[in-house]
Amino acid sequence: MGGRGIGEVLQLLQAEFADVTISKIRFLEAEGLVTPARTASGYRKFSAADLDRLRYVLTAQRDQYLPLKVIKEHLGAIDRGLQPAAAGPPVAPSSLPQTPGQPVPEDFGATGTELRLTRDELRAAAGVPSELLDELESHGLVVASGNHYGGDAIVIAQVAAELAAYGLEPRHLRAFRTAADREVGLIEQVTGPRRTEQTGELAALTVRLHTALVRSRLPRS
Amino acid sequence: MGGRGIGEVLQLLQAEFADVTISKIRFLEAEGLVTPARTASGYRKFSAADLDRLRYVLTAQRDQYLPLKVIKEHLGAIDRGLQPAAAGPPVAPSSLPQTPGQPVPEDFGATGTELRLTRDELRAAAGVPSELLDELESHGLVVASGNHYGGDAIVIAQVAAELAAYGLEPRHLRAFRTAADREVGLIEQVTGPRRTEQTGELAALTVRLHTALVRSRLPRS
DNA sequence: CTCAACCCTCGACCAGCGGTTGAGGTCCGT
DNA sequence: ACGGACCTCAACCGCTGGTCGAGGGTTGAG
Repeated sequence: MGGRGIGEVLQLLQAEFADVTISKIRFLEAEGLVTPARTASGYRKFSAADLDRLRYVLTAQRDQYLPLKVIKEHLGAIDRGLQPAAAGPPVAPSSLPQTPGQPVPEDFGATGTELRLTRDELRAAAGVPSELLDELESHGLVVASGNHYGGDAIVIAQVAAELAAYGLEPRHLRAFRTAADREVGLIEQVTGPRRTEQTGELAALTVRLHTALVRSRLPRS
Repeated sequence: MGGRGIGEVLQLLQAEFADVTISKIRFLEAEGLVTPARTASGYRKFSAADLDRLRYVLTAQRDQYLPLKVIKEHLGAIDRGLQPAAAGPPVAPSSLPQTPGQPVPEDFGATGTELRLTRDELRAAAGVPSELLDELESHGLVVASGNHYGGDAIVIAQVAAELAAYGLEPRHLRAFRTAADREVGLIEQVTGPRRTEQTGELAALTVRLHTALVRSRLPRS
């Protein structure tokens, strides 16, 4: 109930972030990125929320190379109820609503305003040729609902383009679609077909599982 | 069509990037981010493509806080055939940066010293009961090589424990194992069975694809 | 030919970021 | 009352991303 000591926190985080240390956690507090409670005698006590904050910081650092100064601003924005408004890649004059700067890789929370892109906007935002989009659609990797696409389609298209450079074309990626469908199906089995509080949490967990599994099966150096 | 001298380049870029200097441009060359041609007497001559490259670098630095090392990798990726806008007509200076996609979300680089845990260490680190570990092993989600486990097993076990709280038990998770295996199989088809430079890059991409696909298929709020 | 403006290299130096280390001391469970 | 976990504070450190200056060629206008 009372929160965790710094040693325990270290254990928890080290599974996910190899280079975290006690001194780093203390440093992050000194920089104002977390503010754990203290016991009467001065020991830090980390709540679950503090842990989430730490995970946020470590993830942003590792995956987005953001400087602490910027991460701190994002956290501040979150605290104030805003969304981080990550300055994504500069958008061309054909300005769209906003490219989703992916605040946090594993944030599956409901985004208040879901992006709705026309096909042209999607193409421009992802910077991919129209044919690639066609192929992706024909294999069910990108789907339009009505005549617009969600923000995830940008990421999908961009990644597909990068994979194409390795010789992996959309048709090779069908299995990913299947796997994702099954995964979502499993989640819906638990939470029901409507989006609930749990949906995002579960998705974050299963994606984390997936990532760890892939990593664990990769050939070792 | 001789290209521009460094002073001229400076003028052009300073309109857009306040803090660019001659020495910075030279520094970027020294770091291998641009490779301008040289005149017989050694003067640098920047082509339009070199200018685009510089703009790309400066934009990525300013707007996405990317370290030069990462920017260099992105440029390398573009050079290796991914050039939706890179080789196209240099439109607006800011149109370039959107192509390479977001930074790699997960680090799949080879870790110098791979963790080797005994079963007890794993259990302790993940904080899960032994039975869960048994089940995970029997379904192939966690595998020992020899008599030790890798660091990813910690994450796998922890996530499995959290999922169990939602009623998802190891046997429900077999599909994840299969999906991960297939994913790694695909990667190895490209890179061969040994770990190479590309292995990690590719894994990061496929995991990113997977994540985006799941997200895109989750029920909307 | 000469002069100013421009450009070159190379090595030394530097500031800030993101921590690490260690000394010296307190707190807590057994 | 002991060992291990925790505390603070100041000094130190390695890396990144440059800057600066000395010493010296190149170019082009006059």
